[in-house]
Amino acid sequence: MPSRRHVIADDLRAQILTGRIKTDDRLPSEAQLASHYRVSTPTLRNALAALQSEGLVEKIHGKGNFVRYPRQRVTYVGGGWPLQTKSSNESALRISVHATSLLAHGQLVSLLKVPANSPLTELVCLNHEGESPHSLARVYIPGGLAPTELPDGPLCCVSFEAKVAALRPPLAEIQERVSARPPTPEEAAVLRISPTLAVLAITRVGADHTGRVVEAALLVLPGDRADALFTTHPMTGERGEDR
Amino acid sequence: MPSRRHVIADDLRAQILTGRIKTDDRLPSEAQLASHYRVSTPTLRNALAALQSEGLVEKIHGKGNFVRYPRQRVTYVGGGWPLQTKSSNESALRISVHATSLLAHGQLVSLLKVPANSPLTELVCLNHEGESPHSLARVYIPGGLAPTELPDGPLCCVSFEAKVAALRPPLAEIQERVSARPPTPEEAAVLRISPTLAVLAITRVGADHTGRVVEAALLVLPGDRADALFTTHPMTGERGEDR
DNA sequence: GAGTGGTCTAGACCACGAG
DNA sequence: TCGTGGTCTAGACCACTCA
Repeated sequence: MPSRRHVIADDLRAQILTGRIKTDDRLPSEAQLASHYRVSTPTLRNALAALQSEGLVEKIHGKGNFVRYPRQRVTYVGGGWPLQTKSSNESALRISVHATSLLAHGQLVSLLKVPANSPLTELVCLNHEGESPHSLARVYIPGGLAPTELPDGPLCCVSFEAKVAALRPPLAEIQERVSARPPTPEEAAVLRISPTLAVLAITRVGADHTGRVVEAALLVLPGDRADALFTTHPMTGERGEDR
Repeated sequence: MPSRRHVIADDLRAQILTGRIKTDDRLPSEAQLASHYRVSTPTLRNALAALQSEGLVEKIHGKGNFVRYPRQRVTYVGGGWPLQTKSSNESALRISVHATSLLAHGQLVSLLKVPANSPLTELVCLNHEGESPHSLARVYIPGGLAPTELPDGPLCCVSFEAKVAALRPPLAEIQERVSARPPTPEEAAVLRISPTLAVLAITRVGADHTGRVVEAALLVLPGDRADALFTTHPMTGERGEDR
C-alpha cells in the first residue's frame, strides 16, 4: 500500500532525475509543496527526508530545499594514497590540513599497536572540490614530530601525499576496513550532509616490511556520492579459499 | 541545543549499550514511553528512528520495539569468495540459493561486458546465521547452464563455494566497488532491516587470466553489523602512486 | 478483540537567513 | 521584519499480531 509520502517522494524524485528540476534549484517552500500535494507539513517533510537520505536534496535552514543532482562522484582507490574523483578534475581539488600532537588512547592504541599514551601525530584533512567537501581524513602517525616537519593549511593533493610519505617508512602492507554508518554530528556538519545520509567509513592501517604499523587513517566519505574501489589478483589455484 | 528526541534517544541508547535493557528484550510500548518521557508519540517515534538507523532497535509492527544489541558481526573479506563472520560460528551458517536464467540487460551488460540479451545465469543467495539474515548476493555468470549444473535450495557455505567455482574459469583479477546507500524496499524486507538503515553494497567483478569477465556479483550487507576487509601489498617504491 | 506500531492531520511556537 | 525550515503537540484512524 503506497503511503502518501512515498507517492510524493517518488514524484519529486522523478522530477529531479529527469531534470525537470535542475541542480541547485530551490524547491518551492514546504508550505507550498504541502498545499500543492494537499498534505500536512509533517507528511511533506517525511517525503523530503527520503530524498535527503538519498542525497538528492539538501535542506538549508532558513533558505529552502535545494536539488543536489547530479552529484560530483568521489572514488577512493584502495591500496594507495590518492583520493580520486571520477571527473579527474584535479585542478579544483584542495585539502585543508591541520596537524596536532596527542597521546595514544582508546581505539588508536589497538589500531597502531602502540602503548597507551605514546606520542602520536594527528593530521586532520578536509578534502574539497570547489565548494563541496569531499572527504574527511584523520591520519595518525606514531612518534612525536617537530612542528616544522608537519604540513599545515591549504595544500594541493600531490604535495600533501609527498609530505606524508616523507614522514614515515614505505608501506609494505595496507589493510582497509570499510563500513557504512550514520555520520557523527561533527562529520555531518563538516561534510555538509544530512545526519540521515550514511557515510562510507574506511579504516586504513599501513605497516612497513617488518609488520610494524607506521600509519593509520580514518576516512569518512559521504555515502551519496562516494565509493571505494579495490583490485586484487588472487593466485590461480587458491582462488579465494585461502582464508 | 539538544532537542527532546535527542535526549530520549541518548537515554535509551545508554540503557541499551550498558546492558540495562538486554538483547531481544521488548521495549515498553510507544505510548508508555511517550508518557514516561512526557512527549507526544511522534516525538518519541523520532527518537526511536535514530536508534533504528543505528541498528540498535528493530521495530516489528503489531509486536513492539526490540533491542538488537550486541549484533553478530559480519565481515566480508575482499579478494575471495567467502563471507566470514567474526565469531567463526560456521556451523550456524546457511545459504538459500535460487538459480534462474535470464538475458543480459541494463547494468549487467556493462558489468559483464557481454552483448545485450545474451544468456546469463543468476544465482540469488540469502545468507542466514541462525534466525537473522546476514547478506544478500546476486551472482551472474555468462552463458546458459543446464538446470542440473545449478545449485539450488539450502546449502552449507563451503559446498556452495565449490559449486560456483566449478561453473566458471578460475579468477585472475577481482575488482570490488563498495558503496553505502539506503536499501531498496525488497532488500530491507529480505534482510529484515529498517529502510532507514544503510547497507554496504559491494559490486564484484571477476575476470579470468585473459581479462574476460566470467562472474559478477551484487552483494548487499546490513550496515549496522557488516564491514568489508581488504588487504593489499603495494610494491615498495611505487607505494600507491601507481594510479 | 485487545494491544501494538503506521500514518496522518492542523495547527503551534522556535530558530535561522537575508534584506 | 519576513519567509524559511525545525520541533512539537494531541489527537485521529488504519493495519498488523496474537490470544
